[in-house]
Amino acid sequence: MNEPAVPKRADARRNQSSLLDAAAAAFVAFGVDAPVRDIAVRAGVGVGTIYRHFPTRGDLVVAVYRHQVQACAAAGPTLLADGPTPHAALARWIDHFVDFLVTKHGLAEAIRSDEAGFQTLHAYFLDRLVPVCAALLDAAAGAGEVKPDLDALGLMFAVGNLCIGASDPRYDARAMVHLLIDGLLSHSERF
Amino acid sequence: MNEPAVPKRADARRNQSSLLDAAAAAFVAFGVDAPVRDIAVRAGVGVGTIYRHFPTRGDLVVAVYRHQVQACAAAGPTLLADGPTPHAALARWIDHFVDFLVTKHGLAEAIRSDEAGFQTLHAYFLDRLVPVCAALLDAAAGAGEVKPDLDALGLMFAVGNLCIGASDPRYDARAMVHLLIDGLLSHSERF
DNA sequence: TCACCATACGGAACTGCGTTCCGTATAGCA
DNA sequence: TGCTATACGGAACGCAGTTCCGTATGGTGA
Repeated sequence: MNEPAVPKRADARRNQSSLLDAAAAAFVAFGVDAPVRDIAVRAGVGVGTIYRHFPTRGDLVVAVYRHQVQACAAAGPTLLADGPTPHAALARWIDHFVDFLVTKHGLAEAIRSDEAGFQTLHAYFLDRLVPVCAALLDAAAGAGEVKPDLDALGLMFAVGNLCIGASDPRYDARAMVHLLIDGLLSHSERF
Repeated sequence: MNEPAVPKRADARRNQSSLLDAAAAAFVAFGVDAPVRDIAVRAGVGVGTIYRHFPTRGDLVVAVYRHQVQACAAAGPTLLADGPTPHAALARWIDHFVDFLVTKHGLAEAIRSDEAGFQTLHAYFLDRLVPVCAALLDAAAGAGEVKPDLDALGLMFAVGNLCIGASDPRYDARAMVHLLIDGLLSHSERF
């Protein structure tokens, strides 16, 4: 965002970069719960260095996935403009989000965790994605496609929750999210 | 289930009972993640005694909630017999299940946790409740009310997931479960 | 009533993790 | 080249789950 008044030392910048790479690799291998020491070893730094650059686990996870979250947020308006209907756009956008979550082992769990270390992560996802979801939901409600008074925050929570445990072969998170999205349709409320 | 050939010693029986009471109280106060030492102190026993009676956390949680899970399982056939339609019975039964989960702080999280200590708990819930859910789902599908080929196991996973984080006032787990149940209705698939 | 021992107990000790702290190293600059 | 703000490494700490073993005792047969 904003350049620091005093630029960081070269070794600090190098280490931050190594840490992001190492963390990304560790997250793929062990999920976002990868032990801090493992990440430090992969990056060739001490654990203290991780905490200096990323005060909480959440900060590290946010840094690793920042680009993908931003891309997901950006996809919302695009889909709304291109989609045949707002509800279809919403469904596709949710699909994007679900794909993102289920391919990052443990991320869905981490987002919903109330452990102190993950609060930054939780807040970041909400800040970036809830407004996008709200816009899609508003458009769909305006078109009369979905029930009125649906809450974007709650829907994001719900979708995130449904992605928990997606690595279990007995559980099809995408299918369950589709059922939920079907449940948003306004005609369902007749029953 | 089956009486042990050699009956347990009186102090062992007393301690087991104290532990169940203490665990129940601790679960109410701190959720099912209540520290083992806290439970031991409440029960006036050493931690070793907990592990002798309940080899894993899951065993302890199952023991505490066994009656309520059985009651929930028993409610399925009753609701099906009494309900106006199978789908209505299913919805009510799911409501029972959701009420159970959201009033037990941390239980929904624990069920889905893949930590070793909770596998017994996970398996117990599945063994008891999936068949009940499957019966309700079959009845509803047979009546043409819901989409065919819905998976009871997946649905139970999904409902359990949706109950995670229910203590957050911004999140209405019951409402989200209702949306999901609406999404089961067969007419939704026209869209 | 007593002595024996299988059963059960208590809690110290061990493990593994996140997190903090501080003595040491060094990049950048004068 | 020397100085110092900045950054580093990893030992140490706190906490929770789990294991282990020396000690205590309930139940039983003499």
